[in-house]
Amino acid sequence: METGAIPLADVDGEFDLQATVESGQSYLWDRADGGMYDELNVHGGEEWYETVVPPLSGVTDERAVVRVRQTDGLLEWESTTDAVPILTHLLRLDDDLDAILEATPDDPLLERAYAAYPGMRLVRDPPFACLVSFICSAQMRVSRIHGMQLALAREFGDVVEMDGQAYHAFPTPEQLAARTEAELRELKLGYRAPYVQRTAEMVADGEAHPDEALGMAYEDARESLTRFVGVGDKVADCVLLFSLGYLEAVPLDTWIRTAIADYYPDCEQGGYATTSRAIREAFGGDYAGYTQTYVFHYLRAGRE
DNA sequence: TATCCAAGGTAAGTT
DNA sequence: AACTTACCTTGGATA
Repeated sequence: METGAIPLADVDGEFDLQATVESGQSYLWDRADGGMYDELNVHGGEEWYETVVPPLSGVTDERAVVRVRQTDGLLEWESTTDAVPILTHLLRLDDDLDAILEATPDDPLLERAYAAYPGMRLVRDPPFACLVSFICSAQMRVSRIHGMQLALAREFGDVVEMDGQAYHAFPTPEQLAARTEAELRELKLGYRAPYVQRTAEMVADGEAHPDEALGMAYEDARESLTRFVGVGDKVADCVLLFSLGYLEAVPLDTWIRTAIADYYPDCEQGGYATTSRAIREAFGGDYAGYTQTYVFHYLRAGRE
């Protein structure tokens, strides 16, 4: 096991581990004390969070176990390999958060949302796991989406050991494609079960891969992702924003649609694409996805 | 304790 | 292209 610490003084802008990992963007981390989504802002990120990272091109050649916690000014980590490039990638420590805030429009709601969780960053989840996570997110509560991903890893993923402890990797496309719809329904995926199975099959067979969207113009990339079963415009936007680095993507979920109705009625157009373009401008254009995630977390976790 | 309802939507069928 | 409807499951609200 390797250990280390990233001084947060080296990061451009603030960082809040708990807000980043428990804000409903990533469902691939688990809190070691089992208290995910409880008592937000009580532990402040000091608990250990852990995940198993698949090989990521340009980041890590092999699968790695990563544990991390935030303690005054440091991001402490334990891993099977050097976790600095991995954490920098997954938690977007390379973003200049101050510059992003600077580029955000002056607007009462947006200022309240950004002020509520200073240091919250977007994530860069591994693409396939992100795709599955958000297929599972349809009409689901945040805590249950998380539970589904843990169950998929526990039942169908490889066991990886570090320091005598067993961790469960998220299943590969092949591992999920090999399961039946009934097996996935046993994990309480409900009507999402065939979506996950068929999408995994598409990736395993080489018919399509979420990475293929990379490099495409934003709206073409969104359209491309909707080829997967169970993926409409909203889920496609989530994958673009939380995995593929399209920071202009604004997933139109129930909370954002409510915010549009309450605060930006002029942005309420007919279809998804038109409304999306309008709210993207109101949320700051190139970094609109950052704003979306702050507003989502502020409205949902604040319950008002 | 029983019932009801909505949860980070999508696919398939109509008009 | 816009509008309906069905869809699994369950934690929390309401009676």
